[in-house]
Amino acid sequence: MENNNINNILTRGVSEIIVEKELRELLVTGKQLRLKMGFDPSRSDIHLGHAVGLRKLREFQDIGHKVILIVGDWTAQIGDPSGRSATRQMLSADEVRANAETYMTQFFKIVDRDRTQVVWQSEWFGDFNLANVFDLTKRFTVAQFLAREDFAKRFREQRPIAITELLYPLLQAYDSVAIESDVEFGGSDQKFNLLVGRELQGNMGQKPQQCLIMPILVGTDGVQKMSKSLDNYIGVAENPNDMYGKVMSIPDSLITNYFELVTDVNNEELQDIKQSLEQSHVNPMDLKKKLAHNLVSQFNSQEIASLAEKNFESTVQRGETPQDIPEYKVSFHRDTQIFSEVASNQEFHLAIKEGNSVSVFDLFHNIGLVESLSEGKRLLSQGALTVNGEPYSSSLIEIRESIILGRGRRRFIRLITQTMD
RNA sequence: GGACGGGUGGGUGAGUGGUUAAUACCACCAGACUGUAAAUCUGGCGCUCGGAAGGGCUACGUAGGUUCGAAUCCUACCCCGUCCA
Repeated sequence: MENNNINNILTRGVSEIIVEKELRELLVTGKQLRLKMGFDPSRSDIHLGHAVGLRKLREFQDIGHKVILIVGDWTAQIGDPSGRSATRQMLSADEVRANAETYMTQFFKIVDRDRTQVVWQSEWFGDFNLANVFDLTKRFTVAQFLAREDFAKRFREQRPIAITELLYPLLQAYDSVAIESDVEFGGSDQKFNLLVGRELQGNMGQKPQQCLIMPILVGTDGVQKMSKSLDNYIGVAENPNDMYGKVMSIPDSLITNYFELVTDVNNEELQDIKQSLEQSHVNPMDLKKKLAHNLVSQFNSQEIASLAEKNFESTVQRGETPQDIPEYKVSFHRDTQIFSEVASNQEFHLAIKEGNSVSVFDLFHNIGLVESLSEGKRLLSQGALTVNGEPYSSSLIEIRESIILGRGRRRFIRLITQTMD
């Protein structure tokens, strides 16, 4: 039974283990392993792509091991070159702290806080000097680093590689030494970094860590890896309705994959899902609803998941106007004939045109449903602007009472009128 | 330090004096269809004035200049890449 469990932990949602034999041996010694996990406080939101790894950490915690969470306050300043290059601006200490806070709140939705120790990179890099840097850099060669796909590709394509970027894997590797990591977790795009850690540890007289490499979760676009900058992500702290909706928008081809990597459905069930999809025994939409429900309840609760499902059925499947629309309070001054926002800090004034009407474009623009007057005009001519659910086509609108303004199918604002003086 | 090539709209990438608000593709925003899937079709995609026709303004690394007119020519500067040292 115990063995079975370990087998499952080491296979499901795992793409490669280096070195599997050694890791298995470690696991049967009964020693509490130190599981390394690091994050850059340059980003603070955790999405399902990260969840794949965090869930794996949790599984290890559940059999008694301990997570060492490293706040990468130094590496954040370089930026992980994995993937693509980017100009990286320095973050202030306050921003770093705030990001770390947010991150951890989300992190502990998945990982067990009681079996986690949080450390900051500055604890060891804080008083690093040039001699330490030399000591680190002399252990590796340029050729080793150019072997890495990211670098090799950029080098081949004659695109820039900053020297600090070469330092990134080294710093991450040194983290392993600093915390005496037993196992490091990462997506397959992290393989190189994990291996450098392994090598450095061996080099500096420690037992090299084991590397547990997981597949990369594909984003909602169905093509690229899930990432915030590609805007194809599903955040674990997202509004439940949005989360549910985003899950529903993933391509059918990803359904099994998501069930496997980010839910607890057991292996038999997983097989069933796979089969019924292949044999078209089921409408993929129904499976996706199940998936969406599962995910929303994982990060919220059953009840909230059911509400999100109801919301989805009503607003998307039946096209009804949603209930929880952002509200915008306006007051109508009869004497001066202007509208102005009173609830928030923003204030706007709309000129009264003919009768008691104001320009639809001005109105939509001021409440933020369209980005410019030009865009408003375009959308209006395409029938995308709605008032109380009906397409609107006039360029003037008279507001007597509270109404719901819509832009497209998903963006609404409730205008609440308050009559003053 | 030298030689050469390059910097265009969110991305890739055309364009070498007016017909260029700037080809094409991707992304994106809407509409149709629909299962917020895939595929497909349609419209749109700088700001602004106008009901529209049409007009104005801003934009092709930065700053100047030549010209009736510049993304396109000239000068300086900044940035990037390759090669030589």
